[in-house]
Amino acid sequence: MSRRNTWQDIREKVRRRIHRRDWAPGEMIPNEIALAGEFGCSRATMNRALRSLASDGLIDRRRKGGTRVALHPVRRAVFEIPVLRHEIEETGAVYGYRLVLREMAAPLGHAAPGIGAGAECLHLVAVHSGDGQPHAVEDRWIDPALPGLADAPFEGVSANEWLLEHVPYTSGELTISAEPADAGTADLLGLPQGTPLLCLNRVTLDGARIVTSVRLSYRPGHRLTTSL
Amino acid sequence: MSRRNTWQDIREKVRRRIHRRDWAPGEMIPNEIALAGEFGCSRATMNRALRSLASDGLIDRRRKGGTRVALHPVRRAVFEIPVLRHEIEETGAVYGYRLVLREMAAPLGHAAPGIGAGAECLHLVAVHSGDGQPHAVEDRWIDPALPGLADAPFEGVSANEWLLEHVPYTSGELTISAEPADAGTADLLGLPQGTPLLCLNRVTLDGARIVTSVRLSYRPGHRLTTSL
DNA sequence: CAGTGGTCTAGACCACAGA
DNA sequence: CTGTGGTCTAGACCACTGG
Repeated sequence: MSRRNTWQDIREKVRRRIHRRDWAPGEMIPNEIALAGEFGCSRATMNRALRSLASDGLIDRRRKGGTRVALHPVRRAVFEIPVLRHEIEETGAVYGYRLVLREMAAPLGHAAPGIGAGAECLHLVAVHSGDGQPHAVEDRWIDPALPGLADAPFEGVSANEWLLEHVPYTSGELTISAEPADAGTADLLGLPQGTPLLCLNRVTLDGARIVTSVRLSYRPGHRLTTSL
Repeated sequence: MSRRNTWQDIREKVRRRIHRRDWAPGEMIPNEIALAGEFGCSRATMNRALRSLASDGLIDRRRKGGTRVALHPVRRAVFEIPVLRHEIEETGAVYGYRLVLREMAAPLGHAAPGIGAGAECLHLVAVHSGDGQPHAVEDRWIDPALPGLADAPFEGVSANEWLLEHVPYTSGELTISAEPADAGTADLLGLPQGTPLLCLNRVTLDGARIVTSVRLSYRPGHRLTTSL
């Protein structure tokens, strides 16, 4: 024997039961203590196994309400969003970064930094490239009140990387969509206007304050992949 | 006081230290026992907090090698991919499903079910709609050897839901991309050909065998969103 | 080999929400 | 009120891997 029951073993046993329909969808399954006894492990181990299944969306758990097999298993997909430079360098290409625009302006969209709608923000547009081929266009708005912003050398270093290093982590939102390339983006990527682009929009908050908002438009053919 | 130190509290304290650069990127941080003492919690709690940070990609952990602040924090984004019917019904709209095509044919793409490249598969095309408005086009290939497939009433029930209920646990791969609407899809969605669409491609495996491969093309404006 | 993280156990208290 | 899951603790053993 390699070891006693690990929580992964227990989890797979439970998973098999669910897929074998020993417990039907929507049906309540025994509580942790009972299952722990049945599987011959401690309640802590049972708990860990069940929490893992719950985070996979396979079961629903509620205090006092017990644990039920999920009626509608929600698939959760985890994507890794690497820093662009690393994403490019991993393909073996030489990374390039070119700042195209740096200005102070009032953001057009609503999901932009600053307090008032009319407040001016730092606006950056840059191109990330691999082996000279444009890979993605970064269109970013930054709260001008950010401390240390004046020292930021956005010419040579991606704003993304500078912010990652200097802005404390808070919360944010990430949105993925397909958009037609606008005139500026199309030009920077060397594409016809209207070309379908995968766009990744990230809003970063520090508390309730929007610190930065960025839209990455990837060149055609770019994909996000994950295993299920 | 509400309670003692929870692992979430501990995790946030550690997170703050990292962002405050008390520990620089790449630097090793004290081991679990030392930290547990410092934060006044048990090693188990410390472990849970650190494991959580590791799964967020903020730190790297290795047995014997210790724990280090990640050089390149990888952002992980978790998206929930609900069943289309629920996605639509949650907006308050009336869900509609219409099967457009059902045939046996040899898949064109390589990521398709069956063994040989030339094997014939069940090919389905369907439209999911909300309040009569097309929401997404489902283009699916299914391994014809799937048990019970003959009984599947794909006319009224989405293949997605039938498969979820009848195909045992599977692994797979999910890819997101932006594609121009092809002629058929554009027609079904009532759009001009070439319109940028968010496409979600899922290949489902049972062991090493491809069971089904599906491409969902969402109507323009559809977004995937997650909090960070 | 030895230090570090990974996990298990047994017992305990707590928070939440269903009855 | 009461049952269920969520979590904490203290102690232990184990697995991996760097030195």
